[in-house]
Amino acid sequence: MNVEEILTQSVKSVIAQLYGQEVDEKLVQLQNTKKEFEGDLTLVVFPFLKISKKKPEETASEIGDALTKASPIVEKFNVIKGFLNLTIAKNVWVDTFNTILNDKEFGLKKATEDSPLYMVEYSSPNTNKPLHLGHIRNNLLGYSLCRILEANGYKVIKTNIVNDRGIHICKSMLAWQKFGNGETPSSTGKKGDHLVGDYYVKFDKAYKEEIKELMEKGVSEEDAKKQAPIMQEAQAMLKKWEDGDAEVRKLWEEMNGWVYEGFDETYKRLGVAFDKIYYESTTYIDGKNKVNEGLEKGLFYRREDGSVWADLTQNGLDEKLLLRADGTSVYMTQDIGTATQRFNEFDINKMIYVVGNEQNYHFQVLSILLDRLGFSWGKDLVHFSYGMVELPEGKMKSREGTVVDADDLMDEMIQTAKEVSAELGKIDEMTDEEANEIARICGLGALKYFILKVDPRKNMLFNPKESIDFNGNTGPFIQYTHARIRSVLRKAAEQGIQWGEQADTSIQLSETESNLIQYLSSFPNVVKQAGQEYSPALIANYVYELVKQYNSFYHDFSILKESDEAIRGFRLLLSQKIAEVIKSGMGLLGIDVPERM
RNA sequence: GGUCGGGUAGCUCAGCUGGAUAGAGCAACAGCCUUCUAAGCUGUGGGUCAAGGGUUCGAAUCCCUUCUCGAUCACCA
Repeated sequence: MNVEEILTQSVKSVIAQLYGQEVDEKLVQLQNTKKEFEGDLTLVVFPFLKISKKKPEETASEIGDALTKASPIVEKFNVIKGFLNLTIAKNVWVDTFNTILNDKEFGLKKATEDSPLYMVEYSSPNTNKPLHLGHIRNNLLGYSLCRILEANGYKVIKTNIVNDRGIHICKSMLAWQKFGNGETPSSTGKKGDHLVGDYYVKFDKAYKEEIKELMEKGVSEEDAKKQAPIMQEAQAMLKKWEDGDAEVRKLWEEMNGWVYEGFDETYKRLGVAFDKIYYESTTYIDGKNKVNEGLEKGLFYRREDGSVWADLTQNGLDEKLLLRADGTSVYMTQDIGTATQRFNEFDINKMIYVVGNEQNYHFQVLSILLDRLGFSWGKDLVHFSYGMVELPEGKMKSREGTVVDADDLMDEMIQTAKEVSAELGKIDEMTDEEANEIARICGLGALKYFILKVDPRKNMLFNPKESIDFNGNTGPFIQYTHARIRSVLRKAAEQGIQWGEQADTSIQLSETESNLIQYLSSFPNVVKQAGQEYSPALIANYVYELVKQYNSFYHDFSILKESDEAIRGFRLLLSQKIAEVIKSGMGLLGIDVPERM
């Protein structure tokens, strides 16, 4: 039990004793005492006024009196209005700290055989263009969420569904056939996903020209879009693909292969990974079968033209198309198919889809459909819905070229990190290799933290002209504190200082130190809450606050120069543990921390 | 128009399961490096928490209305 839990029990029994009534735990509101008041924890007494039938101040004093007598951990108290500020005995904080020290996996739970299995789908790229900043947000959120769920003791399968078929893929393929002259990633030295993306853009350019020409001949815009020869060719190609045309399939496999190589590189650099990858080109068939199965069971209905629909009016929604009149699948069919494959392969307890908020409606429908089809986790599937990344000019649009490319952005961040290091004179004594590695860690740290610290629901703004900061509430700030602590610990070891594994319980802690322990002790709760709310931002904010408090301590107190050995030992242990928590906290965000920088 | 999500300092964001005088960072200004890493620390200024009403001892937080921004409501994926 931590201090807060012990205190909650004490408060309950004291109130029962004073006023002869059991109170619900929820009414015992303990919060950290605000800086401007004396004390560690504050009990809000307003909820007890009905029972005590006395004024707030009086009630608070009574409870405070009784608590100091009843609980050995409460040293003293003061009352301000309805707030009872409790000062916890300093030795309690040392004990708390020693307990934390003993816990090698502090705040992180391990999965057991019986742990629920969570499957998290994220990334979900199309194979016709490279990844951009929007995907970065998706990947970072998805990966971090997996880490957080693992830290909460769940079994987690990280999964990706690749949208590897469809008209958009045919557009790139066709443009490559027409204008490519046999270019390949190895012949051009270009990353495969970028090469394919270039042809997607070329298709669009050619398509627009054709539309323009047709319109000049007097064709309406709507008709021109349909009649444009290149579009008709793309559609013909899609038909061939569906029919299994050997030549088209071969080209498709080759070009997708290029893209996968490119994606793998980007994923690796971003530091994300998957346990299982699904491909739409195989799942859509299962989707069709599943829909037909549902049709036979009378869950869906067929219209006169042959198309298959789900009636969702009883759920307050519309009707939804599941199969076209020609029998081909739509987006929803594919997601049903993917779910089928997953369901057959894994014993899933919870399915989480990390997908942008533009698809809220889609997942609302998917949940109902999966539930109807008998997927146990369908009803409670989680759509981890996040907002768009916007540029100052507005939304990013691939076809208009207003996208921030993932690879470019990472390059820039790492480059900037290197420049910052150089300016600060940090890399003078480093090998090139080490300097590059630190630039990589810090550049990516800045990017990841920038994205993960904000509430996923919100749209966020990214201004490419103002580069992401390296000072203040940023990744490098946190990384720096870690590096600094590690440096102190290295110095201590060099000087032959031994600091043991436990803090001496006889030492007198300062307010700053006990506050640090108090804040440190809340890490497991933050991890738990982040898991319940699916919120990497909570972790980011916690680590930032911890680091800020530590920096202030670091500035005001000597560690190595402290003459009292017991206190010096404690400060070294405290620093060490905080470095560990920084590392595991940042680890939950998928951010590395360097030993020096 | 229906549904969903936003609106907090000049800018980017915390806080939202109701609690004390609404917090950080950036930007601006003023200090702190012969002492453990100054990517740091300390301070100053900056707010009608979109507006109005309600519930409550207490509202940025909950409820209602309005304004506003965005997403979505495809035989695109």
